[in-house]
Amino acid sequence: MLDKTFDPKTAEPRLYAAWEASGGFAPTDDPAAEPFSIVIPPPNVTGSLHIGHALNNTLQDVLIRFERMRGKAALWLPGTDHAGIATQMVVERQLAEAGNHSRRDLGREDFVAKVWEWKAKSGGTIVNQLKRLGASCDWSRERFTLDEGLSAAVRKVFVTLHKQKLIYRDKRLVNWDPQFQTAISDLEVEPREVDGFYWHFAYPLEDGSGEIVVATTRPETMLADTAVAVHPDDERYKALVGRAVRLPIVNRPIPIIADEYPDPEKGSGAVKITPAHDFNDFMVGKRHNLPVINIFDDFARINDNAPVEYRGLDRFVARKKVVEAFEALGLLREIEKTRHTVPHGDRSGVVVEPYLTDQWYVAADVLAKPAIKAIEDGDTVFVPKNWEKTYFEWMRNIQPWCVSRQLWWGHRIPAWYGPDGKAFVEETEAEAMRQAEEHYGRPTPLRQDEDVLDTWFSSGLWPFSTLGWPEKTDDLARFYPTHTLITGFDIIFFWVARMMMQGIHFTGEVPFKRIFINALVRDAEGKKMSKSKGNVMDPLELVDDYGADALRFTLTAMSGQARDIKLSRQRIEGYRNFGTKLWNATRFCQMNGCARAEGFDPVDVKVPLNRWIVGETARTAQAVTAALAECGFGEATELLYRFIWNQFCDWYVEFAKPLLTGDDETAKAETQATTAWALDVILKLLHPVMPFITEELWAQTADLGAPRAEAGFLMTARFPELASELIDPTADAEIALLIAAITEGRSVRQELNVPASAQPALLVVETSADQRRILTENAPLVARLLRVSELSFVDAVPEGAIPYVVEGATLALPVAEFIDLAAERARLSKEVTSLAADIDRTAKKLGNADFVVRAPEEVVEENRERLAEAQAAKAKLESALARLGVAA
RNA sequence: GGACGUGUAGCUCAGCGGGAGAGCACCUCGUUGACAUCGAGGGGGUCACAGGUUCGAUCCCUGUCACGUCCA
Repeated sequence: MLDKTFDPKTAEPRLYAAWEASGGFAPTDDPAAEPFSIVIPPPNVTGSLHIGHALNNTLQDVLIRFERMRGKAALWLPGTDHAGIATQMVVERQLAEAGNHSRRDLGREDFVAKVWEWKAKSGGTIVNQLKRLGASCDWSRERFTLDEGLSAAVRKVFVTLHKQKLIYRDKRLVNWDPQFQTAISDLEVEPREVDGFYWHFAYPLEDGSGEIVVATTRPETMLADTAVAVHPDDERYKALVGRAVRLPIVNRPIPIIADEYPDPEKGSGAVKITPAHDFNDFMVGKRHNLPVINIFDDFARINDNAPVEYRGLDRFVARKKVVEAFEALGLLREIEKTRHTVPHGDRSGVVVEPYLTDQWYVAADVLAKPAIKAIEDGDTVFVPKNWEKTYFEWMRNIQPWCVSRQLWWGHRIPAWYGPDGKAFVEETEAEAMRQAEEHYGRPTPLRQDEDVLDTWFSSGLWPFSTLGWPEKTDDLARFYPTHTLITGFDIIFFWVARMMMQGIHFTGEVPFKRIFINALVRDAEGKKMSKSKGNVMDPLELVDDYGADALRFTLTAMSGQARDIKLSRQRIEGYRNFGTKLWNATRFCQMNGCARAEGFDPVDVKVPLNRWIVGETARTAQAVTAALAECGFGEATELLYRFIWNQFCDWYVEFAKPLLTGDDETAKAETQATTAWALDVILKLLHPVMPFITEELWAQTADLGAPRAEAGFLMTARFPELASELIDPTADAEIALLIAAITEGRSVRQELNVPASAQPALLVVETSADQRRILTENAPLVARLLRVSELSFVDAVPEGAIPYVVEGATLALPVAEFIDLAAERARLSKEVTSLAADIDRTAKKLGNADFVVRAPEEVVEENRERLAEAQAAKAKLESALARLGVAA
């Protein structure tokens, strides 16, 4: 006998361990099985599971379990990302806390060793957390982006792209993070709106004949100004173009130039030009051949290109000093408050500087072209489709991708430099040495590039590097291209786009056929969860409180596309209750001898009730299968919830009770067998979403009756495929009538406050022959659920009985003694009014010649029926009302 | 400024051309051995607004307003 409730705390770890030990997470090696593969979006090795991961991984697991049960060779390949900056940050912080050396003191080799040490100790956190969710990843294939195999793939890709001239070294402005002293890509820059000032500075004309006022939010950069620009059409300044101002403090003459860039409407219309420290100014500088003067060092402190008194100052200290100097010189014209966007590093949170450095770039525009075409041609589809617009937008305007980082943790760039700075880009140092010897005519010592690659460079190879590429492995042949990628929209650019570009370029095939973009999880107020807001919901805590299945069901149900998910505990609790409901239904079946029958075939079932549930089960199985195949996660959970709770538990089990306890042994046996069959189907259908509780019930019911055709875990059982022939419209109609008769009768009872203990008869007054038969055959059932003593067939509604109309049939409850006549009159009047309104509308519609002519025949017919039915019901209730009037 | 999305019951959301649905919350009733993590019943909505297309619009089109996100 089952316990009263499911205990996730003890069952989940036990079941997961059993699954894992069974080897069932690995794809079947049946060569006939169609491959279905998913690669996990590798979480940062530093990560711990947040609710976004929980959603993303739940959906992947639902899908992979579903396809596995459908008999496919289902591979969910897990792994983690070395996460360059994030990981380096964690270990550096630990070093600082331990109070010893900085990474520079430690030296590169020792520091990297420390990071590996950290990874060995703490890197597995998130993996274990995924297991608590029930993630059925094939852990035997787990990968890490810094694995030797993946590193080889990275080197191969870098070298190949270099030889194809798609990777090159260039000196240009990059986004420089002064905290980490590294370049970062455009995507890693986060614009933040902040309060600031426009300082209006007067620059005196060189000949002393006047001044020109420029406004800036960054006074310190004036130390690197090399021009003042005005718009060529700006009448105010036409005469000044070509002349010069003397840059205060620096005391350097700089030209006044005309360029389209300044907006005459803004400020004074004149702008200072600092090519080394502003992206726009850099372009202006290029157009006018202006000198580029860099005044910062790697820490964004003022360097020796500035006047002595500024050297070594932090940029913000220098800013203050510059403003003070202008004030002292009498050249500060105005300070204007403003709100403006300032670029910040997404990891460091500090203000990022445009900074002139040598970096490695990928010619992303070239790689983007086939990646755009693949989506245009439908080789890969976005679900929901709208996201392709975001993708196109980005891809069609793609900029060169800066891939070098001045970090130590990551894939070291496979470039070696000779004494003259010539670069040898090869997969191994030995090969580089060989090339160098050939080039220089003698063995020459080389120095490897100090930098590492952007983390996304290696994650961009993930779908094929994890399968063994560049080796021609069996896995690669079998599982590439992968089938579905499930990820958040926030990394479409970072990751999805790059996998598309690199995947197509190196394998000639798209990396996945379908990209499902899942929603973003927010708190109950719709706010983005963040630690600083204190509104984070820890998925592990939720698993502790409600069990993994409840959380999974909630996330799956709310995964609605193109929408944010607002998660609340109440909702999770509701789905926990749903699990309990199923648990108890199973318990009921167990108590009532519902055991699998040898050779049971649902098509042979005779009792209408059983035929009905068989049909509903088939309908549900088909609909759930269709939904999951299309990533319709919300739809699938909705179908399951309704079917299991509202059909199976609320009606089927209730209807089955009299049969299960009755004397008709044939009907009883059939009902027991049907129930057991339906329950097995239910467990299978629900398993992808709620794997634990279903697996537990599967095990607990294993010994009930005939052994199952499939031994072993539910996880690897076959997903139901039920034919439409199992649906019997006649049985459906019968049950529908019974349900309506009961529901309406209950409504009458409650509205009129008939005591629950009262057991009147149910009078069947006017019915079709069929309805009469159905009601007769199911009299005990109706009696039980409507709490009436019996069904009796009469010719007219007797005095004091309360009639109600169901599908054209008139039924009545003789409950006059219990009820308040006024309440009954009110009930009937309300009913009549609503029917009258309905009749009015329908009649009007049918009176419209255009409608009758142009609307489809079945819609017109439906309205005719509706009208007739409503008119009949209204007439019956009106006569009841009339009688009531007399009685009163 | 551009792109995308969203405005449906008190709350969270389904539905997306033929009389608006669910869960939660609320009110009433209920200890009939599966389940009170439950059962039964009920109240509650000019489907943001304004036009248009259509026999018919919550659903399609246009515009407006509000909110959100991303990109400049």
